[in-house]
Amino acid sequence: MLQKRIDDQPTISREMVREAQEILHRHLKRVGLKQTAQRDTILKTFLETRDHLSTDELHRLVQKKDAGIGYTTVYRTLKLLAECGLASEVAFHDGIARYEHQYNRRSHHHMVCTECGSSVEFFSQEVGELEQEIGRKYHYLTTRHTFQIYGICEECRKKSSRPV
Amino acid sequence: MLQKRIDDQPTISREMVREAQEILHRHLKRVGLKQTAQRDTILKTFLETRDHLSTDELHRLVQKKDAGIGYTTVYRTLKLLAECGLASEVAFHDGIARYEHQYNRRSHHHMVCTECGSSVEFFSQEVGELEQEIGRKYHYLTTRHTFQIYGICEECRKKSSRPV
DNA sequence: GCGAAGTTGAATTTCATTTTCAAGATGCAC
DNA sequence: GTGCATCTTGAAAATGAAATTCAACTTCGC
Repeated sequence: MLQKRIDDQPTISREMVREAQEILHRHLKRVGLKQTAQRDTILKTFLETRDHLSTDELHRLVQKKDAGIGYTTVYRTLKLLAECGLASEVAFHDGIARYEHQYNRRSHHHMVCTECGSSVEFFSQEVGELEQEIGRKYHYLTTRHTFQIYGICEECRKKSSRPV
Repeated sequence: MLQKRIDDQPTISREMVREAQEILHRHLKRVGLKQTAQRDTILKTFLETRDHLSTDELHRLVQKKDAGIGYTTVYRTLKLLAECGLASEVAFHDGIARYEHQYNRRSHHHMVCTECGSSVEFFSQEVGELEQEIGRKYHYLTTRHTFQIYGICEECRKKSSRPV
């Protein structure tokens, strides 16, 4: 039988946070920047979610841990995390930049509901293969891709069929 | 032998412009709006390109035909065109909204060079099939998708291998 | 042609993002 | 541990694309 989990921490273990911090610290050193408590707090908070967070949303979460950390620092730290591969920007089409963690995650894609803004993630091996194939064909050195499907989720379809 | 083309008009025939205008006019009538010379000029100018135009770029082109047409009108007309399916928004990741025509075009995708911003279009049947498949799986009514590949084009790779 | 309703475009507002700057940390050299 | 150059921080300001406002103008159904 599996060992019972005794903590309620969401989605990520202490071990993983430590590893991610090491990645960040190595990156900071490499580009001549310094490690700070703020950056660590922001990284930790970021890792503890699985949502697609805007800077503003992450800032709100971070403030629960340390009310002194400003929006600007969260903004800048997200850029840093993106630089060292721990986060990546993901654009739904609503005019707000969002980030998600990339640490230990397979490449995945999103399906977004254009009514309520909710999203589900899905995996598709084929899409990665397509990236390679198309890149070869047009002589691009490909680095990444985005694939989003837009539609209306079951929930919202139910709502609109029995209007208030 | 093919008949020699005697005009220099790019990419689209008078016939197609007329058809597109009819689509727009029908849409305007349906939602209770009016047709104007400005809207027709903007549509025509838009159709005469095959690029991915920002509002600003299209505004510049429109001004060559009628210097009195303002940015705001171009902006609003692009939204109208998107509403009636003649244009669709396409977001490269540079913070600027772009539109491309959708009239008589198969669903297609983009590969964008992150160095110089140039892009190529490609077609892939499989991606459309994936949209259907994933939609069924998660009970979404899918409407559209975006698929972009980012990388570095051959041109830019050459440049960076022999730096100035 | 009349008049209600929509349109136009300059100017303004909005709002997420990005930059600035002065005060405060950090970390390497000693 | 101390000094000091350099980086960081966060409030505030700047930026810039997108969206809205408004008074003058146009369209279109009658």
